[in-house]
Amino acid sequence: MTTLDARNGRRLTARGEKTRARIVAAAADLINVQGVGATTLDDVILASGVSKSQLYHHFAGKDALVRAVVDHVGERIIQRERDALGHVSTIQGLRRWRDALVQNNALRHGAYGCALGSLASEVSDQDDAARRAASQLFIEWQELLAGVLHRLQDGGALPPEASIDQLATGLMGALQGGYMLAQTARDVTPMATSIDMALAHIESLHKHEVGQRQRPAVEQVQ
Amino acid sequence: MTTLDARNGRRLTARGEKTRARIVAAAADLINVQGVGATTLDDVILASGVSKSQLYHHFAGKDALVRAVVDHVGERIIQRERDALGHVSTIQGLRRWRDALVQNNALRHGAYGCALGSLASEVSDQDDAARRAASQLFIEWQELLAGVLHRLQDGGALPPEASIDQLATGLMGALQGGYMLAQTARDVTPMATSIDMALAHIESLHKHEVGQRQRPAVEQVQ
DNA sequence: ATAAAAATGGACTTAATAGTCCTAAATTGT
DNA sequence: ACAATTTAGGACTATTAAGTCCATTTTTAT
Repeated sequence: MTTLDARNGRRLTARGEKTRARIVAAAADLINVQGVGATTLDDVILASGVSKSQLYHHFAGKDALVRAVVDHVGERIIQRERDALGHVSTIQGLRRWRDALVQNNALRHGAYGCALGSLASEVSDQDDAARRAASQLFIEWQELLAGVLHRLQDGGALPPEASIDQLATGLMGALQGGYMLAQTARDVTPMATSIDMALAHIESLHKHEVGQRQRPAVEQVQ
Repeated sequence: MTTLDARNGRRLTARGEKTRARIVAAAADLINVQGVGATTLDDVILASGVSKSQLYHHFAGKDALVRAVVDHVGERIIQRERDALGHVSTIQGLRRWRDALVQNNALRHGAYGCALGSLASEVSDQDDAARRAASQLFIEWQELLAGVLHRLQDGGALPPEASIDQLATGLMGALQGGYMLAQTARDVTPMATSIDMALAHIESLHKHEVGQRQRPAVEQVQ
């Protein structure tokens, strides 16, 4: 049984797909730890236990492999976040989500940062296709956050006039900035603090809304 | 007249220092645009108009040069931010600071991100000395932000119990995360939105403190 | 079962990049 | 002014990494 490879229209057997996946997974791990620039194809070959011609059979070159790694890392994160956020509809749930991310990052003392963020930062000014893919993945991720915020709004925990998309962008920014500061400091604290500020802001929109709305929201000049 | 080179205790004449500075400046520019991994020493030689032996005379190797670039980039940013933030003591002043950063980043459509942030992200898991230097620079930068927040507090724009350091960390996180998202999206919007959320939070601490909850803290930007 | 197609292994080639070395020129302090 | 020292120039080497090629094995579809 063969299945069509989405990427280049070639047919791949189950075995071929498995090999391809093994290459991408190994490359993703190496790149997460070492970065794109410091990861050689020989590293990937060694780590995946695959030969060079196999690698070049599945990928046109290093760039193509890196693009596949972006997709792979993105899929993993989106799946993880869908599981973690898909049914969250309370501030408490959002705080538990934060706790899980912080705790997980604490295990490595902040090292490697966000798998998608670090990769995006390194690749964005080098490879436009990879940059676009990463950008799209951030959008998907942010949509999951926006979903939570919408449910908060529906449950009355956020005022109807709150701009969900902007809050989601702000939360993602705090998350990514926090990851980066934690990576540089080798200490999760700034990540925790950064997310907490975003969550405190989101929470505060509720607290000051309850009961008293004497005046409509005033537009602030940007 | 000779002056002691701080780095390795060797004496450098004025001419030597100029050459060294020229190398670092050229390397910093290239690295900002291309990243560390994609910048070769031949690139640096070409851009600085200096010979290879000069480069190796001043720096032990690529790692040493990168470390010098981290210092250089950091000094530039700290100086810029000291000028921009040193006397800011109002929310309006903080907003003007935000406007300048956003506008400046808009000129390149977000490309290259934060000169220090991108560098730190790429280097942090490879070179511990460079990581520490970058980490220290972020601390200095954050202290400038904390200085502003302290002045806000002294002026009554922030409540006495506000945790200045945490607010400064959150603001820095929002700034860095915003830079990164803007770099990936090639669009400043997420950077503006991210910082605005942090500023809205800081601002909201005041409004709800003085007893007059006239308007909900809704940020209306982008 | 078997021919055609796909997948694999790994040696080989080429290009690039980091780093070395030696000669020449310029600068400095006395 | 001049000897000592520093700075500059650039060819050369070694290494590393990307990418190619082809013979062999495995899988697939009939």
